[in-house]
Parts: sequence; C-alpha cells; structure tokens
Amino acid sequence: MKTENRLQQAVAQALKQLYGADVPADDIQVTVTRKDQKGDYTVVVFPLLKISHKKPEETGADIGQYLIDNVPDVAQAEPVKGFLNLTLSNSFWAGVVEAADADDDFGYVRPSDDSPLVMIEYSSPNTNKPLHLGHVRNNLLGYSLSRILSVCGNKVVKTNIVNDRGIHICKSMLAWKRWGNNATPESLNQKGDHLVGDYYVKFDKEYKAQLVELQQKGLSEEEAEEKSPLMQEAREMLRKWEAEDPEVRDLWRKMNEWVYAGFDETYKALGVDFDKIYYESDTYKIGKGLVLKGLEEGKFYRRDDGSVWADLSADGLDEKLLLRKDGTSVYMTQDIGTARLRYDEFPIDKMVYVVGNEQNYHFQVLSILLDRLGFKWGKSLVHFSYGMVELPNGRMKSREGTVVDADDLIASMIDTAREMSQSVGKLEGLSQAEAADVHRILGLGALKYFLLKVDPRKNMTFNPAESIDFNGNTGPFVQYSYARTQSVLRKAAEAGVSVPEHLAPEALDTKELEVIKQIEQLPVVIEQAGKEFSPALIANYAFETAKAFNQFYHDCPILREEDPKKKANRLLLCKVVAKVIKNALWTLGIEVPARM
RNA sequence: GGUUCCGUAGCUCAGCUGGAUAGAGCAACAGCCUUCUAAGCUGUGGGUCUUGGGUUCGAAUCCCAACGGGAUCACCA
Repeated sequence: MKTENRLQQAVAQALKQLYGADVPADDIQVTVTRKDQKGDYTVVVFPLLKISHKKPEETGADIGQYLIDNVPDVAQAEPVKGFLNLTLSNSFWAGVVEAADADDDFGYVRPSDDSPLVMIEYSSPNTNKPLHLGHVRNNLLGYSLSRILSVCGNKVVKTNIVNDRGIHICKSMLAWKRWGNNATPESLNQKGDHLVGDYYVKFDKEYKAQLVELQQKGLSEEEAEEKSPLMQEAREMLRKWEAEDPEVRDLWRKMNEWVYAGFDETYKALGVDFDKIYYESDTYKIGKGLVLKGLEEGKFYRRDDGSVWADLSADGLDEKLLLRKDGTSVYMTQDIGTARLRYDEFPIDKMVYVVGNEQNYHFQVLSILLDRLGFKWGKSLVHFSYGMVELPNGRMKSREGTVVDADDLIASMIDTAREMSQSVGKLEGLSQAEAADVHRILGLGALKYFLLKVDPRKNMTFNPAESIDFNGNTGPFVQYSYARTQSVLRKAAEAGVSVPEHLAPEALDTKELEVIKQIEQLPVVIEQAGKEFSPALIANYAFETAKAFNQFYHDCPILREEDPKKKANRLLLCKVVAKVIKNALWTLGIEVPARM
C-alpha cells in the first residue's frame, strides 16, 4: 500500500483513540513535505481542529506522539503551525529501495485476465498527404497513453482508423493521372506518401488558378467553385469510386499502397505501432444500417427531403445530420459504423479517441449517439483532445507552406543530435552503427519529450531551436542522467565492485534520502498519470528525478567514497535510479542510451 | 451570438481533488573541470498567478462576472 494511504489510516486511528472521532481515512490530508521543511510526509491538521477542540500545535503534537508510539516507520513528528511534519525511519527508506530493486516492473501494475479492456484510437491519417507536426503530437500522445494505461492495470488495444476515401484522395489521383507521367515512388526515389501529397498540392494549385480564371470571366466565387472543370472531374471520380469502377479502384489501391508504405516508415521511425488498423472504405457503409435501424426505433427522424437527423436538443445540443438526402453517410455515421465493427470484435470497456480539439463538438455528439444506440461505453467514451502545435512565427497551415513535415522533422532532430554529440566527442570508441543508434535515441528523445511534457489540452509552440537545445528540461537531459548511472555501474563492474542487495540504513544521510524520496514517488506518479491521462506528469517527474540524481552525483562521490557502507548504498541507489528513469521514460516511448 | 478550452517570471511551461514564503527550464549575470560523463553543478536578479467580486480558518487552485486569445457551431473529414 502507498505510504500516504498508510499514514492516512494511522491518523484516522489516532483520531479515534485520542478524540473518539470516526473520520474516514480518505478525508485525512497527507502530502509530501515541502522541500524547505524538515520531514518526509505532512499531515494537514487544520481540518481536524473541529474534532480536537485544541490549538493547531497541540492537536499536531497529540497525533504526532500517537504515530511515533504506534507506527514503527514514523521516527519523528514535528508540529509546525497547522501542519504535522513526519520523518520516517531510515530502515523504512531502505525497504523502499530494496523493494524497487527487486522488481523490474517497479512502478507498474500489469493487467490481469479480468482487467478492463481499453481501446485507444490514434493517428487516424488521411491518405492524401504525409504526416506533419500535428500528427506527430497525436501519435506520441496516443502511443504514450497506451503504454501508461497498460501499466495501470488495463488491457490495451491500439487502433488506427485510416481515412482512405473521399474527395481529397480523388484530387491526388486526378492530379497524378493528369500530370504524373506514370511516376512511382521507385522512379522518383521518393516516399510514397510524399509523392501522393505532392500531387494533392499540385491539384490545389491548378484548381486555385482555375478559380481565379473563372472569376475573371465574371463568375462569383461559389459559381466558380461549382463550375470548375477540375473539381467536377474530381467529383466524377468519387462517383466512380463509389460505384466501384475498376479503373478508379485500381488506381486508388495503387496510390494508397504507396502511402501506406510511406506511413509505415514514419511510424517505425517514431516508434509507434498498432494492434488493429481499420479503413474507412471498409466501415463507411456500416453506420448507415445502424442509423436506419435507429430511425425505425424512433431514435432519429427523417426530414421531407429524405435526410436523416438526430435531435439532440434534450442534451443541450443542436440537430445533427446522419444521412444525406441521397442516402450517403457523413463523418458521424462512419464513426458509428466503426464503433459497431470494433465492438463486435473486442469486448471494449472503455474507448479513447485521440483527436484534435477542433473535433470536441463531434465527440460530444458521438458520445450521446452511441449511448442512444446502446453501446455500453458510449456515454463514458473519452475524447482525448489536444491543442494545436504552432510555430514561433504563427499558426502552421499547410496551404501557407509552413507545415513541418514529420519525416523532415525526425531527420533534422537526429542530425542535430549527431552534430552535438560529435562536438562533445564522448562516443569515440563506439562503432558507427552504435553511435548512429545513440543519435537516433537522442534526437527522438528530444522530440518526444518536448511534445509530451506539456499539458495536451494547451496549444503549444514548437520551437525548433529550443527543442534541439539539449540543456534544461529536455529529454536528452534525462537520458544523460541515465547514461551517467550506467557509466558508474560499468566502472564498478570493471573494478570488480558488486552492487549490494541491501541498504545499510544507518549509513544513510539527507543526500541519499532525497534521492530515495524521489524514487518512492514513481508508482504514485504513474497511477496518477493513468487516472488523468497525462504523459506530462511522468515527463516532469522524470526530469525531477534526473535533476535529483545529478545533484547527488555532484555532491556525493560513489566509487571514490571511502566508507564501504556508504559506497555500497550509493551504488545500489544508482542502480535503482536508473530503473526509475528507464521505467518512467518507457511509458513515454522514449529509449535510454547506455552512454552518450 | 451559443458552446467549449486556455490566460502563472522577459520567453516556454509546472503547480489546479483548496493548505506553509507560488516553482522549474531558457535567456542575463557571477562562480565550479589534475577526482565516477561539465550534455553537469552552485549562486544572483526577475511575480498585483489577466481583472473584479464571492465561498472560508485559508484561494493560483472552487463559484460568478468581465476582459483577452484559441477551437467549434457544414448535406467536409
């Protein structure tokens, strides 16, 4: 049990013994003591004055004495104003370290057979353009969340719904047919997603030019959009696609394959993966049946023009279109269909959608609709909503050409890591392949940490210059701390010094205790991160731990320590800190280098 | 206009289930490498927590209002 909870219970007992009051243990406020105060844990006694009918200090002293007498781990208790600062015994702290050392899964709660099943949808790209910075944030958040939930006692299924149909794909296809000259990824030596994306841009450019031309001839903007031959041709292509025209379908399949090959490379580079991929072309028709069934059951209604709507005014929302007057599906209908398909395949207890905050309204509606249609998890679905990624010079927009391409970004992060690493020159002696792997780990660590450390809800500024600064609150700083632990352990092994299994409590002093207190928090932080869906919480914890270790490293010699007990203690601490950093970063999808 | 998210140091952000003197990093300045990785460590300066009310022993945190910013309110996805 967590230390905090144990102390809560002990205080509850104290209140019963001392004042005859029954207070639920959960209501007792116990927190980690502030850094500037003496003590490890603090009981807030202000709320207890009503029970004790005594002054704050006296109440604190009463409870403190009780805890010292009855809880072996409590060594000291010092009331300060309305706070009771508790100091725990060294042997207690030694136990914390030994328990962490003995457990490779320290901090984790692995799922069991009866754990709830969480499905988490993320990435969800369109097949008409390569992944960009916004997708990177999505992918990293989604993947990290899946890992966090999986070590908080959940079975997790990662899923991706690929938007592989619609007018936008037709635009790329049309442009390729017109101006492509049978180019292939091989012939151009280009990633397939970039190739297809280029033709999408090409279409847009030609289309815009056409609009200008038509408007000069006196058409209004809307008329021009309607009359544009290019757009008409694209729409015709979509109609053919829907009618399963073999030629259009063949081209569609071919170009999508190029895109998927490209995406796979990007996903691999980012280190993310999926358990199950759905394609909208497979699911978009399923929702229609569900909506029609709902219509029969009176859950939805049909308008005079034949379109089908849901009335959500009872839930404080508007009316929402579900089927167009020509009977075709809209986005919402497809999401309902996808939900059906998934639910048939997996016994989902909870569904998490990692999608940008521009779709908050959509998911509010989806939740209500799924609930109406009888999905168990509909009401409690989680839209893990995240804000936009901006650039220092303003919002990123693909049509303004300031979009940051995911592949370029990854490559430049790794390049920068290499340059910085080479200028420091610590990797001499490693083979080229080994060094390259370290550069990859560092470059991606920098990127991932930078994007994960901030509250997902907030719009954030991606500052390329700052992200590649390896100082401060960054991934490489945390990784550096890990590399230092490995260096110490390596040197110890070379010198034939073994890491002990037990700590000597009597040889612990404040410096060691600070590090141990940090170690103790890992399970607490991970549990909290699982509850709040917050990778940022773990990132910031990892940074705090790294900082604590660096300070310790600086102040206290480990291998050069003369006192054998202290030396042994510190060596074991070093080993456990390494595990803590590694386990924390793992939940963020960040790797650790043995040296850097 | 309706709904919703955000507003904390010059910059980027923690802290938000109410608790002690509001914290980091960057940037600036001053120190520390014959010693386990200086990609580090130490110190200094920097704040009416957007504003105004309310709730109470206590508010950056909860409630209300205003101001400022983002998103959304499509027979797009």
